[in-house]
Amino acid sequence: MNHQVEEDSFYHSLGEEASDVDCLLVEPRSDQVSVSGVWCYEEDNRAKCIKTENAPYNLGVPDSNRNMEGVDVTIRNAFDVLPHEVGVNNLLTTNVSHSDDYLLDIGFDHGAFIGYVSNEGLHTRNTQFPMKGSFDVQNSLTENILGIEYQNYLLSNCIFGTSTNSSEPKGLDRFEDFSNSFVDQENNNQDILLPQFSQNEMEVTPFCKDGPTSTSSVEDHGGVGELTHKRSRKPTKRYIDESSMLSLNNSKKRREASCGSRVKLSGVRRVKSQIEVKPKEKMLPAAVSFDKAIQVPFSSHVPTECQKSNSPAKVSKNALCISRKSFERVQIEKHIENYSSEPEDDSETMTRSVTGGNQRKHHRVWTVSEVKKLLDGVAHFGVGKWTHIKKSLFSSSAHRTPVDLKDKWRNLLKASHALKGSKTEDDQKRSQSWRPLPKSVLCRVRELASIYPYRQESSPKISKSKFQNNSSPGRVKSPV
DNA sequence: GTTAGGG
DNA sequence: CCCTAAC
Repeated sequence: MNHQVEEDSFYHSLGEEASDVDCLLVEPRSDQVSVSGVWCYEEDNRAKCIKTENAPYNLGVPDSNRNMEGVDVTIRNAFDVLPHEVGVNNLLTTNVSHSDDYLLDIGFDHGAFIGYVSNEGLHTRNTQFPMKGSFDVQNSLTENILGIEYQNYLLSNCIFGTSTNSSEPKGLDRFEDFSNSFVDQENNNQDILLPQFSQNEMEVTPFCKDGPTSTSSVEDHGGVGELTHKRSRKPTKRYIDESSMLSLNNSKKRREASCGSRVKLSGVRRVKSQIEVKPKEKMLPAAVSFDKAIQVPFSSHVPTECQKSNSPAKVSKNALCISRKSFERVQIEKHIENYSSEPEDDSETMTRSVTGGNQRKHHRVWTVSEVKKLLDGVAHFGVGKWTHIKKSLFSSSAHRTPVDLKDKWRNLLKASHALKGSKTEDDQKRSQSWRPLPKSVLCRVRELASIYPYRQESSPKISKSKFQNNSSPGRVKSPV
């Protein structure tokens, strides 16, 4: 078959399939993987390699736009380079997979760049090249086409950085696909110079025009010395920065998505570790992050299979169940309290309290005795000394943390203010209905709040004498 | 580690 | 009760 005919059809197909070369310079996107490819000319065809060395410059350009030399003037001007080194390394173009961190989405469809030839038949598709050995591409066409930055980008991150040992399993499937696509065309297109891949050895061997057999090896190739020269180049600072920014943006988006999907229900919570941004760590897939970021209901009231369900609908359903059962538990606890004025905190009043893992802590209704203890602690140590109060008065209550004490004190303040604000007895009655606290307790709260500074700078020993020593009030939380 | 404050 | 910033 005439080589020139093949070349023309090749160009023609590219003109149909390939996109504008400007797309090569767009910013990468994370959701696609772009590829490029390597085509090697056999040494016997070195002359033809030189003859067609300008092929990549005609990508996406109709034949009419090419000049006598077959070089597209437009593209050449665009890159302002000359393909002087084409063919030296038998490297026509590159087509290599990228890691996710360095995705180069050039906005192509399948068979982008040089990768697709219809009819007569090259099909490179979006294929990863699990290459054995590295290519010396310093003089390759890549530099001429895309410039130093893009070359560094490709070199350092994907193409030739793939070492001999790194046989990524991820690329095997595509490799097989790729290889088959070539084999299919092998018999019909022996004039076309194709790379041959040995899947077992993960190596790229040139496809010989005259003897296109799978037995051709790298050693048969004249330019093997150049081809097998390894290159390892570190990513440029620019791409490190860009990739880090990309990761941060992705993580930020994931976090926002997670927060957006977060179901704000009392019975569910999100997993803290999944929310924290850890740029240095390998980011989890978005799906995993999404699943773990959803608040899951605490388990004691929920069947096990329901706990593992992460869909928002199921969470809501569980939350309803939780609310109802929490209400029941509250009723039980109130019932117990009627018989025991001091339901000791350590003995679990709920039979179904299982706290562990990432489950939300059980809601424990504050009993009047607990409130009184808290008030005593506040009177003794002062407001804000929650750890002291906890250690001295709530040491036996494992479920009352200093934060709980603080929160309860805050709620008591609100309750006292509400009681103070409600003038009529009807209001007080209504407030009492949902604030089952004795009025005396609330009055004491108000009193303490007006007396003790909220944050004592000095030693809490100062307020050892209750209700009097307010000589150094410091910052007093005004009771309003 | 503790606390305050928003949720 | 959780979460987080501030201390």
